[in-house]
Amino acid sequence: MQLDERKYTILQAIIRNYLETGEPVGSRTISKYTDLNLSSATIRNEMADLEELGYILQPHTSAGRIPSDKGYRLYVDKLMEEKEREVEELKETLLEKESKMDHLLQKAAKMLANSTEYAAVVSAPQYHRNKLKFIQLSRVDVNQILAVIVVEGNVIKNSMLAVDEALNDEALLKLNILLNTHLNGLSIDEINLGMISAMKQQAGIHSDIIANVIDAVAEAIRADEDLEIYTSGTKNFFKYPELAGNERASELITTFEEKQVLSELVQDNLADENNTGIQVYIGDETPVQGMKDCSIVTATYELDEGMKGTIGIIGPKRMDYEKVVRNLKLLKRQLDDLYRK
Amino acid sequence: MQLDERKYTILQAIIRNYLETGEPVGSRTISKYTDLNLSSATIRNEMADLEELGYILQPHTSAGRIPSDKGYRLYVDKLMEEKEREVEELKETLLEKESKMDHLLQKAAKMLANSTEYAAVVSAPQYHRNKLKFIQLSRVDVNQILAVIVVEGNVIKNSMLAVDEALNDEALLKLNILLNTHLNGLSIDEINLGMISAMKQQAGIHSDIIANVIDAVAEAIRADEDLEIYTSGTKNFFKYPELAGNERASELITTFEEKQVLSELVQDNLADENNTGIQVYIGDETPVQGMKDCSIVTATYELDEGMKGTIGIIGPKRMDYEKVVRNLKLLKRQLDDLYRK
DNA sequence: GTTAGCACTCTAATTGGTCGAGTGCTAACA
DNA sequence: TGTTAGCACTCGACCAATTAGAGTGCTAAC
Repeated sequence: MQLDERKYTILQAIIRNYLETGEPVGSRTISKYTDLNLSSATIRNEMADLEELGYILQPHTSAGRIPSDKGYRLYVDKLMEEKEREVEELKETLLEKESKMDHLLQKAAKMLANSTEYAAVVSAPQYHRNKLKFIQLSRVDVNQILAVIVVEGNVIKNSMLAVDEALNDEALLKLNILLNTHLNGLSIDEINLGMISAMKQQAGIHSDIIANVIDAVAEAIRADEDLEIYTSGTKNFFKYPELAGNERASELITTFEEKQVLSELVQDNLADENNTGIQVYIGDETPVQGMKDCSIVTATYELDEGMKGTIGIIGPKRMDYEKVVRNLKLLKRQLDDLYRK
Repeated sequence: MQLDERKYTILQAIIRNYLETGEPVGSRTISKYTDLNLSSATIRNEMADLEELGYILQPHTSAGRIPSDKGYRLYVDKLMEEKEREVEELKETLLEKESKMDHLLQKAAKMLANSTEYAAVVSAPQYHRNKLKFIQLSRVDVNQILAVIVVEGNVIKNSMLAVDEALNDEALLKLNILLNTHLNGLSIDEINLGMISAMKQQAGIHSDIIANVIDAVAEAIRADEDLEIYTSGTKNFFKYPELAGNERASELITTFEEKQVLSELVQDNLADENNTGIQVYIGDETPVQGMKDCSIVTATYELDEGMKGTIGIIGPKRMDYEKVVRNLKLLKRQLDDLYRK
């Protein structure tokens, strides 16, 4: 059996209706809803076919039909129309570069959650090809030295080092020169043990400090290991009865609280190289455990060359995909533009 | 009417029982539960008195009694016994100083939530009497300067400054000396406009840089304005039917997500100077909006001289206060000791 | 191919009845 | 005077039966 034009129309009508109401849709509703001018009986026949093909389901014998995951998938891929209507959502702009990145991203998540009425997640951009840009040791105290390490992309890492030995300004200057001449411009792969021991030798009695600094450098470069993730709109889960049950809600909220679980999403999203911009996961397709009853829509933004992050929405499978995609695209554009003016 | 010894005993028995079961307690239960050897009829008379005095409530005519806020308060103040039994909770220790403070505190919150089975909140320590310790400007790039500002307590703030003018090493060194000689050791109140303009004058053509650095300094010193708060165990709200209702849970979770609302708690806790260590808020007493149906127990910890933070537990009014207090004290001690060995 | 009609199914909501826990009150007892 | 036994009463929880309504599948007719 094939999907003809009419079946498409009917499936679309069923899904549209279900997205709005959240109730199973009956044949009579569709008979009136569409302009096909077909009786409910005919629709019933078509519905039986659509069910056989796996696009819709019947929760119980005497109920209407609801879309299956396969049905949603078809809808998202083929049937969904992106209305180019004037958007009223997200009209409040991310006013300006917030002084702190974390504030900016937290605010972005909040906006997304507010305008879509689903839960939102935003990941901080991940830096790739991290190279060392600059190292500076300064004396803060008699026995404390501050190491400042700047990595490509202007990620800054500070580290306090305790020193036992007396260390005069001259020695400190020498160490600074030593470190910068050897390490600047190098990536983590390029800093090898030979280089380190050479530096230690040149540093003489201060080789301990070199070792400590190297540790701090290593940590700074692999700083992206703990990916920062911001969430907002947890309460929106409660707006959709299919997610608001106690066990279900508890599971969702735990997943959302343990933000690191969401990093799967980010990985998945960033891995997809020929990414058209928007990714949709429906039900079981989700890479995140414990969100099998949800749909997730994500997009990638790029703050600066190579600094890519993910924004996403998590909601019920019957989410308003058009609205969500629209909002994600809008926010993505705002973030993309932010540092590129 | 006064509370005599017997009424105390009965009230205590009622509350104990209610804490365990969460069900209204009837007179017959108490008659058997206590070793007073009184019939249920006598208990009923006493209960009527206790109700008249406002210590217990009757949810409906033919149900047992539950403690009122006033009853809980009496219990916490007078009737609760701190058992010095061997504690099995919190036995897993905060292994070591985590490299990052935020990890440490997040972990502390998680431990607290896990061992108590309530929701936990931990605030980062607030620094008081912040004085400037050290400033360092370094050239990172042709047109970028990095300002590193170290404040008493070794809080470090980085700020990237764009510079238009050519700035040679010598000029940079002079600026560094200028800044450090003027500002080191000063608190925010001591840095006045006269001092700033004097420095600007001495900086000559580089006065813009001074202005930028001053801004960064100001921001670093009042960094405690956005108080960092860590939470864990949101899902525990679902374990207690009286909090798990959809509207109630939604409200609680929103409050918990908007962490800043919880700062009221921290303020309240730190403000109390002659704080014996533990503070208990029951029901309406809470300083946090939207948690009127909960009880909150907080404690203050002190990582280092003057670096005070708050740890707390939020749960149903019928929480196990003894266990909560025990766990808070334990964690408090662990945090107190952490940097004091 | 489409439609009207009908019997059938299943859920949700309503109703009525029973059970049991718990109370308040009274009268009797020590 | 304090304590207790007894009893009538209240109220929620639970269960079963009933009803109403929505929706289906199938058949026969157009």
